[in-house]
Amino acid sequence: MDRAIAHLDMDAFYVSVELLRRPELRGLPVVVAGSSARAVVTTASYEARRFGIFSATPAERARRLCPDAVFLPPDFEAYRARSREVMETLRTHVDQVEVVGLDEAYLDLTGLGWPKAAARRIKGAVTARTGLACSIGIGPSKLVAKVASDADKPDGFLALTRDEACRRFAASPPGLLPGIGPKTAERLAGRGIASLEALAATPDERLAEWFGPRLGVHLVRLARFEDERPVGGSRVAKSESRETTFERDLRGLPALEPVMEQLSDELCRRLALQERRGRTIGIKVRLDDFSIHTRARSAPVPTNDPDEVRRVAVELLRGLDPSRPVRLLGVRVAGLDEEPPPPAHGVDQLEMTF
DNA sequence: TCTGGGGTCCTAGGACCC
DNA sequence: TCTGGGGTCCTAGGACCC
Repeated sequence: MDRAIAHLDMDAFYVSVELLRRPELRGLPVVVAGSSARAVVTTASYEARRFGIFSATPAERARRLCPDAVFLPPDFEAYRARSREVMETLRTHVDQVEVVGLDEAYLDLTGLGWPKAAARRIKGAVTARTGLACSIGIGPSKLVAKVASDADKPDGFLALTRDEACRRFAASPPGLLPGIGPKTAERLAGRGIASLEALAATPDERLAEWFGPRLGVHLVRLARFEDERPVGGSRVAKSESRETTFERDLRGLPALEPVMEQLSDELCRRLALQERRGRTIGIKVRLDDFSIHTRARSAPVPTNDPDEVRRVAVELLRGLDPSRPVRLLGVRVAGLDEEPPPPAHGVDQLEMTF
């Protein structure tokens, strides 16, 4: 039996949360972005998008594109609070909810009898509870559901079979699909593959030749909207990190080391709050040419001790000793030990062991 | 004035073990 | 001397997602 999967995506989520408390801004170009020189836009209202402002547009560029736009600083506490309301609402309607970030979730509606009617009810319930609009896509897989929700927003509702998805997006560029980013899209274009139709029709062997056996086969399956991934439950983070981009590039270890120590302290504070520890301590350095360099070291015993993390992070940084100006510094603790939060459901626990 | 921050997964090569 | 074959763990880089 075919599955019935829904993907719910909140419309312009951060901006929409801001508009709840600033209703007078409704209908105006509104942008949520940090204020630093190198900040980027996190969310733009649909009015602002008409000026060419989207997520990840540099904030300075956004100001030039639309000087009259209202710029608001991000308030993640508020977004997290609203997100919790959204996800609670979903869970009152559906057992199997996979949360993806603050503003997205997959729902497994298989076996509900009338999945579309259920999805309609859920959409209404989310808006009634939060005052926020969302878009829902429905399909036999996460892939179809996701693409459908993207295709019909804002305030969208679109159900597609796999065949319908293939036909509807036949002429769309491969980059439409989640999992095909700019690099892969460019490589495909270089081979003359500019549409999903063309990609779906490319023999497996050819793609395996170009992209390797795994990625090659994966790409064709995506283009045919074939996807068996289950709707997962709640996920526990495997690593945690803290990073910062400087207003102006920094040069030399004496300037960098204190920053690394502070980032380590902040990271350890967060880990300690969750009672989590990790075995692998890593650093990340982005240079002025945008190249990224990482170093990592694993220890036998997991830690979240600030002295230990600072010591290792600074040692790794000294080993790197970047000669070019540094744009970003980051520290990471990975290989986190098991379960911080109180045990959720028995089912989740069982899944974790696989 | 280009290009944030927090994550995940994959690959490839080397070390090491049996 | 001309040299296996797995399996696992680790590191570094890269692509991608929200």
